[in-house]
This record gives sequence, C-alpha cells and structure tokens, in this order.
Amino acid sequence: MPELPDVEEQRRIWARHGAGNRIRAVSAPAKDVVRNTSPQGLGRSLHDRRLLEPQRHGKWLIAATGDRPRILLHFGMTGRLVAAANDEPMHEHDRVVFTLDSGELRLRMPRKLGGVWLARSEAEARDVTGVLGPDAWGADGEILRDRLGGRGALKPALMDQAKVAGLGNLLADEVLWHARIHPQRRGAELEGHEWRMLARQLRKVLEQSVEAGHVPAKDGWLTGARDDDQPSCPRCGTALERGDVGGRTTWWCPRCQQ
DNA sequence: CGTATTGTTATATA
DNA sequence: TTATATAACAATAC
Repeated sequence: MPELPDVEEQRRIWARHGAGNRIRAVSAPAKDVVRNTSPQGLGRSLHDRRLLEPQRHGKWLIAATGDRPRILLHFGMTGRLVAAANDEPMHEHDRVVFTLDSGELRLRMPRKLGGVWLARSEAEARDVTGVLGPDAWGADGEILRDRLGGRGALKPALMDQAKVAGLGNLLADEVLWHARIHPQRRGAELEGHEWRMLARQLRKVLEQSVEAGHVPAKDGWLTGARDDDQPSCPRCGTALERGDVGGRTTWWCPRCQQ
C-alpha cells in the first residue's frame, strides 16, 4: 500500500536508475494508465529529455526533466517501480515503460489505480495532484495543530492530503497508536502536549518506515499486530478494537488510546 | 459476492 | 462561505 515511505522508496529507485539518464522512448502496454495524454504524447514530450533528481510530495512522485515537463506518478494501491535491463522480458503488470539510455524504468502495477500524468507547469501539476498540504515527513507539532486542529475526527484529518500529505490508512493508525490518541478524538480538543507527542511519534514512525521503504510490521508496532487472528496491543496486551472511522477500517487499543 | 485498499467526485450537513 | 461527513466510483485479487 504505497504511502509516504513506499513512495519514498520509489523515489530512490528513480533517483538511482533514472536521474541523469535520458529518456529514449515511452511505451504503455496499458495505455489508460497514462492519464492525461496518450503514451505517444508522453513520448513526444519526453523524448531525449534528461531526468533530474526526482521529488516526492506526499504520495506523489514528481520526476522533473530538463526544466519544463514533469512526470507525475501515483502508485495507487499496488504500484511500484522496477529497474530493468532493456532485454528483460516484460512482466504482465508492467503498465508503463520508460526506456532510458541505459536500462528501463517500469511502472509495475497489478491493479490499475494510480497512473502517470504529464505536467508542463507548476499549475498543471497542481491540477493533477489537487491541493496538497505540507509533506508529513517534516511536520512538527505547530504544523500539525495548525492543519489538523479542526472540529472533525483526527484520523480522517491525518489522511486528508490537503491538510498534510503522505499518510494513508495504515500510517494514520500506526501514528495514533504510538501517540496514544484515539482516532476519533477531535483535533480541536487536543492539548499542547498531545500535539507534541503526535509530532514526535509521527517523526519516529516515518523515520523507521522511510528507512525500510514501507511501514514495517515489526514487533511493538500496530502494523505487526493488526493482521493477527486475535490482535492485541503490543504495548499492554489488551485486545485491539476495530471500527470504521471516516469510512476506513481502523484499529486501536481501547486502553492506550482513550 | 463481499472485503480490502488507494484515490477522486458528488452531495449533504453543520 | 467553509469545513466536514457520507457515499459512490474506479480496479483487481482473494
């Protein structure tokens, strides 16, 4: 489930195998995955462009070229980048292929959510991604209170990309569990120390997740427990509670997260 | 067939 | 008006 850490891993792959290289061709076995132009149009715009260092904002990978055209990638639920040699056989889920001077970058994505967009300007990029809040990696207590301190429940706010960018369902639960805050607490009710705790735990969870390239299902983390048959809190052993918050499945510890 | 997950969009409500 | 809540939709594996 590509959230911020997973996309950061894709950014590293693009940086390692793409940056500095020139695009020779673009092909798309699944042409509908190229969203706002055709594969041919993408190829025309990108032909012979040199790839720069890619950026990430929330769950979006922004791969700049030359200076104008940017490639925007969103990985949906199942997408990832694969660096491959030119003669490597295609995988059935390789949806878009960027052929470079050396090797290829392939968007491998079993389910065709997400996709590839072309943006010729900052404004076009914004239209594609929608309004994105500040990236969650780097958000401090001030920013969190400022962005999430509304009257709504905290978890849906955490996942709202316009408020803070990069968190999905798994990370939101993980961070709230670490910070011992109930997912349905209203942002407006939180105290100063809770914002600081939230920011500290957010930083900790993101640090370790970004390093791993995904949210690790490690001991002592909610993600390591939530898929068990009888999930219990890794901290206190209480049976975890499962519910629906903001339309998403949510796990929390009824004892730690009051 | 329902569930799961990422988003977007539309509509309703406070 | 703005923010929030709810539901539908898209895609595909299990």
